[in-house]
Amino acid sequence: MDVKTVCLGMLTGGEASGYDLKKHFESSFGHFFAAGYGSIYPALASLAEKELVSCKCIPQDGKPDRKVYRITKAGRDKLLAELDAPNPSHKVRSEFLATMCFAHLMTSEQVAVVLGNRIAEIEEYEELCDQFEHTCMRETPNGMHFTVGMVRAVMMAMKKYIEENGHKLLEDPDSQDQQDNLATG
Amino acid sequence: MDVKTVCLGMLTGGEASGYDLKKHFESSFGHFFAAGYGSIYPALASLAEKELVSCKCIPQDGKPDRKVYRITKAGRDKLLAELDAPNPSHKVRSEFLATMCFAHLMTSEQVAVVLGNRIAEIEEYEELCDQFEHTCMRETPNGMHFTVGMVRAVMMAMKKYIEENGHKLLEDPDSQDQQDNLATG
DNA sequence: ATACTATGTATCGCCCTGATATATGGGCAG
DNA sequence: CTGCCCATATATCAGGGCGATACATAGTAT
Repeated sequence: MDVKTVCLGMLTGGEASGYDLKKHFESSFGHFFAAGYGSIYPALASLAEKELVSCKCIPQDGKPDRKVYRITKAGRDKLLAELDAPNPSHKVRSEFLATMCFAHLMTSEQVAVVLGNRIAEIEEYEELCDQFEHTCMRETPNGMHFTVGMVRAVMMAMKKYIEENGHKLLEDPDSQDQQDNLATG
Repeated sequence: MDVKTVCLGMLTGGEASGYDLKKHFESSFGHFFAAGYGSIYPALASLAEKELVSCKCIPQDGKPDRKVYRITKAGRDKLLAELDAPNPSHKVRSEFLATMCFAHLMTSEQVAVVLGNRIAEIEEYEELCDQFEHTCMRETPNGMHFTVGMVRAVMMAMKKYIEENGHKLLEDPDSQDQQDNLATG
């Protein structure tokens, strides 16, 4: 399950160009499976070479050709085979959490800024999820709703945790040890 | 904030070899910032070249030299500069969620297996978090406790969401197939 | 005797990420 | 009306990370 496979999956919803797929990644998949042009175009080229997708070049006045891709029978079979994996991964790469591990090396102000920005970003995501659910309900398969809902639930848990526990990283570092012992004991 | 920086941060807790750091990544950082030998050894080599860490080669009988790294003053300064970033990223790459987006292309059985395995993996993580908190409380800075606690909170939210909403992906697929056939036919 | 696990360092190919290049037209501000 | 950014649209490149593999040894199961 790599960018190639996700592109293949997106193309089951109808033909699209690399540019279209990028917008699709931005509007929904981006929250849990990001991809930029540097991944998408090579992926489509590779899929086309293996004849898992077909490509139609549509000339445009001025602009470069629009290359519209459509999934083939072989592509659909390949996709179904990829979806058969029993234990797909779920990975987090968080500079935020890595940073918080070293909060004791930072000033309280620095930590407060980082926590505040994280909450602000979560609230932005939240709005994006709302937008998505309001605008895309009609044709979207319900797996997508499940997925967006989960992303939202996880975001909310993160926000709540920061609001309830963030202060533990902001106290006077000299007295932290004792307070930590009191709080947890 | 890359693997290099995290290695630097780990070395503020005392000198260590690449092998030691790998174990550290596995026991705690791995849940939100994974790294394998393919990242760690080049990172340490690069840090040593820039004199952000010093390296002591300890010969061993039979085995290859043990290379023990220690952070330098320049390394500590570099780390503090890196920690100053106001908005560190938090990224998810989830083959699991990507797969669930295409649940309508899978059998109910396949979906059930994937959901079950995800819950099992979450429960394993949970135990690892417990272990970590019981064995490493003494010398671990409280930023680490905050971090592990957040990972646990997020995991629990995910588990709860699957338990409450997973059934929506397991209903009779016949009602959805029609849409799919129309879209792809 | 075979195979697995642990210690320990290291590399290689593949993939992904972010930045950048190219080309053009529309809208907006100075 | 000129400069500038934005949207459309494709594509490449350097740098970095990921997983697998290799080398080397020794203890411990099967």
